Amino acid sequence: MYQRKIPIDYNCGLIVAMEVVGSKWKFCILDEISKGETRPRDILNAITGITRRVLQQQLKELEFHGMIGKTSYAEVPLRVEYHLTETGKSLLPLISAVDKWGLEFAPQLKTILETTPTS
Amino acid sequence: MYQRKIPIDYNCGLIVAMEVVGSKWKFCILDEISKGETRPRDILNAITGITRRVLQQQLKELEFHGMIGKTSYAEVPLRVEYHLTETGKSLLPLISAVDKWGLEFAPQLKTILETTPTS
DNA sequence: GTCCATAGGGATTAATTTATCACTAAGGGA
DNA sequence: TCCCTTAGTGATAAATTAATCCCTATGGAC
Repeated sequence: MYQRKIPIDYNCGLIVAMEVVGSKWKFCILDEISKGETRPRDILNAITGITRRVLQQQLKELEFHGMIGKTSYAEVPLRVEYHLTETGKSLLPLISAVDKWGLEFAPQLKTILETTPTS
Repeated sequence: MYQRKIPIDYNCGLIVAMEVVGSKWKFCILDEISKGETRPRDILNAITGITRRVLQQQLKELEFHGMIGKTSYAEVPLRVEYHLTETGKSLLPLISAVDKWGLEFAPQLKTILETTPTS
């Protein structure tokens, strides 16, 4: 996972939340799982840009933090399915709110970034 | 600011939002400004752990992204005040929701991290 | 002149997160 | 046997974010 060198301030909800969900892909991953993409392969195909390795890592962390659960089937090819835990489900309203905000802000951000040559 | 090498996917609201707000301190900073801490010095004192340099950088980025505005007064010592823009204000509901979630999850996270020796 | 406080920035390094590439394992099919 | 799929991991490099340290500027107080 990575051994933190700087401790977490448990009294700041914002920091705690960031610890669990503040990475490039986790919101997307949880979103896809909630939409029914339960197998790693499917999630991988659903999210453009993510790599297999990173997906694997993030799934592991999400499981470690108790956001998702995992079921393995002794089939061939191997089948594994992930599902949201109750805690994970409690994130869904947040995720959709963030997504909505981001979509509304996207054109504005695009303008800002494009009209600024080298920042 | 930093010249991105990997482009942003403007069609994913989650990624767009993360670009603007997904850093260790930005939520905290916006939160403090909304609570009335308008001067950098005050924000610095209000947030435990942040350094002056990083606060300066984050304020700059938030301003660049249009989340906050800035007013300088020709006084001595120098006085500068930041305020939320309309776009910035539209983030407040999100921030309080994330904060609330984080606070509820904090004890659970603490348990997880403490009962796992070296992950 | 020296020190205070405030705000801002440059240069550099440390910390952290993502990406690349190359493995392993299991069993089916050509 | 060789290749296919799926899932998972180790080692390492690259990208990105945050932290450290030091410098500038302003004008008042001592």
